[in-house]
Amino acid sequence: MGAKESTAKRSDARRNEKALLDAAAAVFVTDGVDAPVRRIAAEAGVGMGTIYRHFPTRADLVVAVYRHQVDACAEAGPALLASAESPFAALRDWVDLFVNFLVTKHGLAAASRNDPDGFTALHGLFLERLLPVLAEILDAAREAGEIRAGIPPLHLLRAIGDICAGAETAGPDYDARFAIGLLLDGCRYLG
Amino acid sequence: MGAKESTAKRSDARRNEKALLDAAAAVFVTDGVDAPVRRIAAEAGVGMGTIYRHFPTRADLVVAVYRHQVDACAEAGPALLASAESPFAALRDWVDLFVNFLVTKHGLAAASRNDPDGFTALHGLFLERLLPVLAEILDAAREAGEIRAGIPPLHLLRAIGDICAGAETAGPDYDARFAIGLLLDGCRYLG
DNA sequence: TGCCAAGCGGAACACTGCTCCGTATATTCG
DNA sequence: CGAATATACGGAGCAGTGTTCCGCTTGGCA
Repeated sequence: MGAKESTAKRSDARRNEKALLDAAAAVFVTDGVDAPVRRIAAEAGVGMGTIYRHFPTRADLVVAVYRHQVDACAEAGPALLASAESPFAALRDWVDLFVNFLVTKHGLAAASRNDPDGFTALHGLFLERLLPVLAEILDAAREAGEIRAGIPPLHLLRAIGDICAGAETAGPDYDARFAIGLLLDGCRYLG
Repeated sequence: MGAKESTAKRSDARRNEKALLDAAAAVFVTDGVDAPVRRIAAEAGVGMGTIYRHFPTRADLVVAVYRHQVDACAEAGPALLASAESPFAALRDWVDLFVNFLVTKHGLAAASRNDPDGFTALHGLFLERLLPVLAEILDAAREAGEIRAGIPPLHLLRAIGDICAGAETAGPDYDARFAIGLLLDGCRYLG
């Protein structure tokens, strides 16, 4: 799958897709990922039809825009595990990376909850790319005896995402990282 | 403040307000707190103008509908603290109460982040009524040496709310209570 | 009974997401 | 090189939101 001869797209189609990605990235920065579709289309200089043809759902567009950043986060996992002092330190570092990614993209985390499509596409991306990485780090930390057993990676990942999503509309005296630190400490609690 | 002689509302106004509250409560159960305004107005048998006159923002309506339940949760705090085996057990029970409240009202937690108004009114209600209660329980647990010092009640309350909000759109194999349990265990971690 | 302010209803506006189809054009084939 | 055709484009149009505004109704009172 993914050959290049079967999908010979027209040149203008390729160009528009690129324009759309650039425009979306720019608009997302200023208006958040919930920016009106018309605005993105206008920014890219294309019509409504074009945006929906290339990205049937908003989540598809969001995924396309941020995919390489998510990939980078995923790939940083094993590296962190190798370089950090301990698996738990790697866990902390990696979570920090993830949190930084989430909070710098306005509404990214929240978008995966509001849109029913976001569940499929955006959340699917997180699950597919990030979940195995987190699972690996958690396993290492558990084997090292730094955290207790029986912590499902899915639950930790979701909780982190949810807290970041909520933090976006919180006041300045609220720091999502504190609650997330609490979550990680909870993994260390042995009862 | 809150006298009865200065606000001599007309009888139909009082009747409509009650109808609106009943209708909203019913619609919230089936359609969630994000139900269209028109639907609530129709259910109550009133016009659009009426609903906005009585409840300028959706959050005002939500607050009015759930206020007594929030009050009940707040009042349960001291009782739990007195009856539970230990302050931390009371904390667990009380959080359970709060979580049950949140997850049974579809979209209640999430509503506080989508609406800018929700921040003011609904979140304000939580902060005003629930935060002192949580603070009291946390203090007791800290004094009993069950949790560590320096845990801001606001952060814990928000994190719990955020996790519940996110859980509403999660699959069946995700349990918000697990992550919240992790959070509470994090409070117990002494380093 | 008659007055009038408080209250009501819903049309109207502005803004969304999304679809649909006539038009334009990149590509290919003779 | 020019025509044929599938591919892609644009934006008008539809449906569904929240919110406002103002002419009409009605409860309460003298």
